[in-house]
Formats: sequence, C-alpha cells, structure tokens
Amino acid sequence: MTTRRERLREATVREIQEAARQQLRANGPGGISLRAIARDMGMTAPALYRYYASLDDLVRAMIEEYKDEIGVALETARDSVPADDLGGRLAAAARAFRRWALDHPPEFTMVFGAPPPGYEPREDGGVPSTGGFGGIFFALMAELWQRERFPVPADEDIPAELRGHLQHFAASCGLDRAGLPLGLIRLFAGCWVRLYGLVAMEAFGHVHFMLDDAEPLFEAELADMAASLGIGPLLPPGHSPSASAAQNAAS
Amino acid sequence: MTTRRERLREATVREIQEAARQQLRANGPGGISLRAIARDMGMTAPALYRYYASLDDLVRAMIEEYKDEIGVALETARDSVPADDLGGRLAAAARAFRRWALDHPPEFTMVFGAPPPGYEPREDGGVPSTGGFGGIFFALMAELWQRERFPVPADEDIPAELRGHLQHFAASCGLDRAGLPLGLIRLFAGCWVRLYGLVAMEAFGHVHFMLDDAEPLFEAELADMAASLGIGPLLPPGHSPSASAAQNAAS
DNA sequence: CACTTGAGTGAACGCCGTTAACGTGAACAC
DNA sequence: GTGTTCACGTTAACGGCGTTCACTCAAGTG
Repeated sequence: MTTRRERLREATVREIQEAARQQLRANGPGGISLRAIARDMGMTAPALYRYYASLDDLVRAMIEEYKDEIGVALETARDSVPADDLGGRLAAAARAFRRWALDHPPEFTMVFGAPPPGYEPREDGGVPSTGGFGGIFFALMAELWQRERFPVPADEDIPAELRGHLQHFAASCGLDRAGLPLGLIRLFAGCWVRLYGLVAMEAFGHVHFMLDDAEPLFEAELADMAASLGIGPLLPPGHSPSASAAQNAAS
Repeated sequence: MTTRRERLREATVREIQEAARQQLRANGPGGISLRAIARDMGMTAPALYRYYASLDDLVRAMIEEYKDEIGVALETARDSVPADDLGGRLAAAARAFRRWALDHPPEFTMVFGAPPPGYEPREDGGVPSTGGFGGIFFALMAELWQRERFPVPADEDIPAELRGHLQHFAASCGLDRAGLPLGLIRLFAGCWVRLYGLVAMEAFGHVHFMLDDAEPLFEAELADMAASLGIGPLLPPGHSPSASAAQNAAS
C-alpha cells in the first residue's frame, strides 16, 4: 500500500515535472533551471535535490517521461483504428508520431535529437527504450505480413554484411524463431529511418528550405511506404475511425 | 586591400572559433562558454564582445561555419569522382555526408539538430542555406536525369497538394523553366529525407537499439536509392577514384 | 605632433548548479 | 505519551556563467 508520505512525494515530483516542462516549452531544452523551477513552486533550489540528484538527472527523467508519452500516443492512435485494418493502424501510428512531434517540438528534440553528453537510455522497460516506438510499428508490420504475405526482399537480396547485423538484432529481440523473414526486418529498418527522417526534419525546421508545409510530402511518403507493404490507398488523415468508416460507407 | 588591423582581427576571430570548437568537442553544444574561451586564449571574457555581440551570436557563427565546411566536404568528395560517373559522384557525396557527421557529432548536431530558440538561417549565400547541401545532391540528380532519363513519377502520380508545393519550390529556385519534371523533384525530396534520416539517426545514436554498426544499412539504403535513380551497382566505399578504377580494370 | 579609435581590462550585477549545516514536524517504536 | 528518527525544507556560501560599464592603452590618422 501507499503511505501518505509517498503520495505527497509523488505529487511533488509531478509538480516539478510540470514546472520543468513549462520552462522547456518557454525556453527550449537548455533553458531548464532548477532555481526557476523552485521559484515557480514557491520553494528554494536545494530542496529539489531531495527528488533528483542533479539537473542532468531531472533532464534524464524528463526524457524518459516523454518517451512513455509518445509510446501511449502511438498506441492510442493505433487502437483507434479497427484491429483488422492493419494498414490503417500503421498509418494512424505514423501520423500520431508526426503530430506529437509537431505539437511538442522541444520534447521531441529531447527524445529524438542529440542526447546530452553522458546520457544512457534505460533498458528496464522490457522493450529496448528508443526502439520501443519502432517496436510498435514493427509489431504491426509483422502482423500484417503474417496475414497478407506481401513481398519482402529475399535473403539473397540483402547484402551479406547487413544480413548479419539484422540477424543479430532479430536474435536479441527473440525474433529468431518467429518465422519472420529477414527481408521484413530489412523493410522495417528502411521505413523507420524514413519516418524518422521525415518527422525530425520537419520538427527541427530543416524542411522549410523546400516546403513551407511538409504534410503533403509526409502523406506521399507514407503512401509510398504503405504501398511497399502491400497496403491499398490510405484514407486521408484527420478522420476519426468512425468518421472514416462512415465516409467509406457513403462513397 | 586588407589593413594590418583587419588581419589581426581576422586572426583573433579564427582563434576564437578554434577555442570554441575545442570546447564544443569536449563538452558538446551547450558546453560552450565565453569565459572559458577567453581563458584558453589568455584573455578576459568581455574582450570577446568586440568580436561577437553575444554568446548566441558566436554560436550562430559557428553553425554557419560548419555549414560551409560540410558544403566543401561534399563538393570535394563529389569532385574526387570523374565527372562522367554521376552515380559515383552522388554516392561519394552521400558517403561524405555520413562520414562528416560521424567524424563531427557535435558540429553535426548544431547544423542538423534542433536549432537554438531564436535561430534564423542566413539567406545570403545564394543557395538557400540548409538546403544548400540538398542542392548539391539535386544538381547531380538533375544532371543524371538529363543524361539518362531514368523514370520519375508522372505528374499525375504526385498527389495534387504535394504537386503544388513542389511547383512553388521549383519556382522559388528558378527551376521553373529548366525542363525538369516535377517527379524528379519529388524523387529528390524523398531521397534527401532518407539520407537525412539515416545520418541523423546514426549521429544521434538512435540506431543502436537495432544495429551497433549502421554502415551496412546505410550502404543498402544508398544502393536502393541509387537503383531508383537508374544507377547500376555501386562500388564499395573507401576507395579513392583511382583505386576503384584500378580495381575495376583488374576485375 | 595631437587626436581618434579599437582592443583589452577590472569590477560589478544577477543569474546558475551544487554543497553543507541547520531547523522542523510528522511518523514511528517503546 | 514520550523519545527518536528521518524526510523535507531552509539559509548561507562557493565558484562559474553572460553581460554591462567605465576605464586604460597602444596603434593608426591627420
């Protein structure tokens, strides 16, 4: 059971995180200061050392929190599409990834930008930490492949060196004997890199030199990736599952 | 002509940049401090205000310097391959991009990571700044297409909304009447995003969850992109043009 | 020569992270 | 009920930071 002390402590931790996030939004990463957080909370800075060993520690905790947040955002988006529409689920998760990044640029930067100098991601969550999101996409891809058997690169078509690394990755994930072809993992890696590139470029503002609105490019690339996974034309984004179902029925 | 004062000033500016870069390498972005720079130079911090209006200003100058550096690295790599081997030139530039990122992680972070809060890229260099690198790749792709006429998406196959944005981009670059199909620009955008994704993910350490060495994936994706541009099998990297020519002749 | 001007200094202000020594009150053991 | 513990919070202080201001001083200019 949870004692009263523990509840108070939990509440304080959350209040610290909220104040820290407010500063993050206002000043970007690097603009987070223990003294300002304490000031916002009506406390003094040294008190925060009862909760975090250092500013770096707080920053690390923030990163982990945002990772979890992205994870639930992706899962929520995925689960908002009927379980039999795997292509729709994949698209929904990908769009949710982009949406979260655009809605939370500094948080996205902390999670998916360059990590702070001494940062080591936690490994305890069961899923490999940064790859956890990738894991969501991979699980969908694997399920889709098992149902549709869309074509994937043959083992011989994967360069030998890459094949070795992919095998090692599959083994470390326990995918050894899941009956999934190596080409599927190869395809996943390519898609994940493309998705990351699209979203990171846009979130970091590196796409403005060619497009002031990157959404059409995102949608086009998403459609291309979907096609390479044997998924038919995607519904346009921004429709709730019931809405898109209605639209489907109406057309 | 350049007066003596100007030469001294120039030398000091360069010394500041070198000290700043040393700190960048040692402590990462965010670990750059005017006082430490001045200390390294045997000066006091306020003296630096004769050269830069603020720390942010110095940081901005560093970013621009590294952008230029990447640009010449790409051009050098490109020009180390015979001008008629456009596929080889593209591959060389792409590999140089990755190589530079891996050899200069904090510099890469400053240029291609999230920009500091108030940062606006300069526009004076003739080419749009961040896109200047993309411009190197695009010029090669355009030349290759004019020579080989490899297949590109037809205008009708580009979603209408994206088509509009690509047209706007082409117009703003003066590519209106260059006779290049819109599909080529579409292809370029996709390739540039993939290249960015590959390199940024690796430089920021976000590939380690699946691969401890990302080079095979990079090479495989590079080969895929080359194939989509009608380029035949690529020579393995790490060969000087003469060496690869010799190897070619020997095989 | 006198005079301007640009480079550099020292002191100071208000931030910052972090540490140490010190209260204080609630939880707990007897 | 009383004594003890201990987590939570305080103040004071150290050194480092960006930045400003008043100042010196030597190099360049007429």
